[in-house]
This record gives sequence, C-alpha cells and structure tokens, in this order.
Amino acid sequence: MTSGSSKGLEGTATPVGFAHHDHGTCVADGLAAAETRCEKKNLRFTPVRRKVLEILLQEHRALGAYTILDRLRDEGFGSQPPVAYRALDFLVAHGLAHKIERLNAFIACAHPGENHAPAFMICRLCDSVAEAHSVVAKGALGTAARAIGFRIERTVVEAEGVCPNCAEKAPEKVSV
Amino acid sequence: MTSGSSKGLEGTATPVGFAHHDHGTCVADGLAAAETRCEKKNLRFTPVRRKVLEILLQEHRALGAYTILDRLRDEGFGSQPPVAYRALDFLVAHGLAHKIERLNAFIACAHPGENHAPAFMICRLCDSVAEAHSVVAKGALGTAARAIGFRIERTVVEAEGVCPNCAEKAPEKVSV
DNA sequence: ATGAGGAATGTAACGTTATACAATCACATG
DNA sequence: CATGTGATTGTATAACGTTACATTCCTCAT
Ligand SMILES: [Zn+2]
Ligand SMILES: [Zn+2]
Ligand SMILES: [Zn+2]
Ligand SMILES: [Zn+2]
Repeated sequence: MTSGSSKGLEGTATPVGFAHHDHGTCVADGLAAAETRCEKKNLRFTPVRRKVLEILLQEHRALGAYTILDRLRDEGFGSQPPVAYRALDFLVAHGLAHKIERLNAFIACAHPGENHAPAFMICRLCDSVAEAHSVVAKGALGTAARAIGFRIERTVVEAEGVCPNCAEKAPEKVSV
Repeated sequence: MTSGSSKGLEGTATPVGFAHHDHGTCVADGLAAAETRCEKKNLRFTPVRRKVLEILLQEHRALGAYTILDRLRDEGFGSQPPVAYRALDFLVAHGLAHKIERLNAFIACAHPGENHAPAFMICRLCDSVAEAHSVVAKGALGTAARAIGFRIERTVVEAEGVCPNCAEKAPEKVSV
C-alpha cells in the first residue's frame, strides 16, 4: 500500500519490485513460503516470528526495529527491544528477511527459498525498496578480491536513487 | 565495541591493511592531497576536520565516530558527538572519507581526488578495510536498474570476509 | 506422568550511534 | 556602529542496538 501508485508503468514483467502488482498475495504467499521452509528445516516459526514477517511483508520498504516493535506491542506481544530483535535475527539468519544497512532497517526477503546474495534499490523519495538477485558483487568485486586473496563471505550491495514511479512524478529532483 | 583494540595484531609487523607498504607516507600524502583539494574547491579545511582526517589516515580500518571523538578530546578539541559527526560529514561530503555502513564507522578515502563509487572489503578477523574502485554495481546492478527505470545516485558495496593476511594465519576459521 | 535440559519469551537496564535545535560567532553591508 | 546573513558550536535528546536475568514453553528420556 505504501507504493500506492496508480500509474501503469510499462507493462513489462520486472524481475523486482516497484512494479504495480496484486499486493494481496504478497503477504499470504510470503507467509506460506516461510511456513513451508521452516517446517522443512525443522525451525520453529513461532507467533512472534510469524507476526514480524507479516508486518514486513505488508510493505515493500524497510522498517526499523522500533517501528516493528510498536506494532508488536499493538498486537499484544512483548514491548521491549529484544522481542523485535530476536525475531528479526531469526528471520535474517534463515533468509526470510534482510537488513538494509544503509537504513538500519529490515525488509522481507523477496526470493525466499533461493540461496542468494541480495542487492537492493532504495528510493530516497518514497522509501520503497526492491530486491534483486545479485551474483553481482560476487562476480565483479569477486574478481578483484581473488586477485588479492580476499575471501568474500557476505556482501552488502545497496543502490540509492529514485524509483521509476517517483521519477515520473518528480523528474526535476535530480541533484543530491 | 569500536573503542579499544581487542585483536592481537602485535605478532606481526603488519599493523593493518592487506598489503605491506610504507605507511609513513599514507598520513602525510593524504593530508596534503586533502589540503590541495580543499583549496581548489574553496572549502575550509579547519583544524578539527584536518585532525579527524589525520586520525582516519593513521589506520587502514574503519573507526566509529565515538572512537574518533575520544581522540579529539585527547587532542584538546570538543568532546561532544556533533564535533566528530560534523567533521565526518564534511569529509564524507567532499570525498575525503567514506562511511562503512556495515560497521557504522568511517575510513579515509584511499583514492582522493578521483570521482568514484567506492567498494570495500572488510576483514572480520582483523577489522582491516581495503577500498577498491568500483564501477562494479553501477555496471552490473546498473543494468538491472536501467531495465526497470531506477535511477541510481549512490551505491553501497561492501564485502565481508577474510583478508589474505588472516587467511594465512587462520585458514581453519571458515565458518560463516 | 514427570522431571531435566534447552529453546524461546518477557522485562528492565544499559550502551552506542546519530540528529534537532538553540545559541553564538564571523563577516559583509548600509 | 548597527544589523542581517550564514556558518559554526553547544546542549539536549532521539534512534538504534545489546546485555542480563527471570520465566515459560517444548521435547525427550526416564
Ligand atoms: Zn506486494
Ligand atoms: Zn520512489
Ligand atoms: Zn598505510
Ligand atoms: Zn584480516
């Protein structure tokens, strides 16, 4: 609902967010996938973990831990920081959510189940975030890393800019 | 956690950084380059800004704002957070330093003067950080971005892993 | 069933990182 | 000199994250 754009965009099937889509299925599908995944791996998909993932799935943008905590409180869960951080740690550890380092905030994974190195595009105008598959840095930076003998274990790839929806609405705001 | 060195580097002659080099010139050259650059762009390279850059240049790793603040205090500068953050903001804004988002910490730019999109390799064992030129994400993620109409303005590319020096010393610690 | 042990949760207190806003200073202009 | 303007500094507080410990909830072997 946060994107809320009524613009049609180019009808192309984009590999990542920003595109107009039937958001109703996002939450349901995401929760179902997580449930399946946890069952398969023998992980406990507890109520609070499920709720946090649901909260994240409701938005295609990153939410701070304390924003999540507020919503947990409203739902009758604990109201202290560890409640949110523990659930988030679980989700991140098992690939159901990601942390956006640039924002100190979290977002539901858009490609659960697949083993991936995520890359993100963050709109500075509407705060929406899209996740792309990214062999990217592993390939390009990876070459440089191999050259000097650095062993990459994890990558953070985040692009900040203006999403197609916002660019259309405010083409002038170019400078940073 | 950023304050106080906890890792035992004393064993070797390589304090920080991946490659052996004459570190004496790092600080002097970096300060000289910054001075020139500020003069050319009519920027005020004030004592506190200069000091912060000097502090950063002394290490090839990222320092937290409060670690820097501690050192500023020791040198007789102000001791309140904004003193450090304002100097850091200046240095980052003008390409003399970078923020490592993954660490919430700062490092002197290794390629001042050049207009670049930096990428970093962070050793999780010795905390050293190496900066690489990175057309990387602009090229690879950039392709994906163009495909959907996202305009990239800034990129964060950070690889976490084990540097060549540490890999040599502790080849066993592979776990992720 | 039952009690032991480990995982998960609830709660309080604390630590770290970052910014908002008011006050002040430096300087140019009338 | 008086005054407006923009940069700089000082103070308080917001935002983000962790530690510690008591309690509850599973699971499993007696
Ligand atoms: Zn959706
Ligand atoms: Zn946008
Ligand atoms: Zn050096
Ligand atoms: Zn290392």
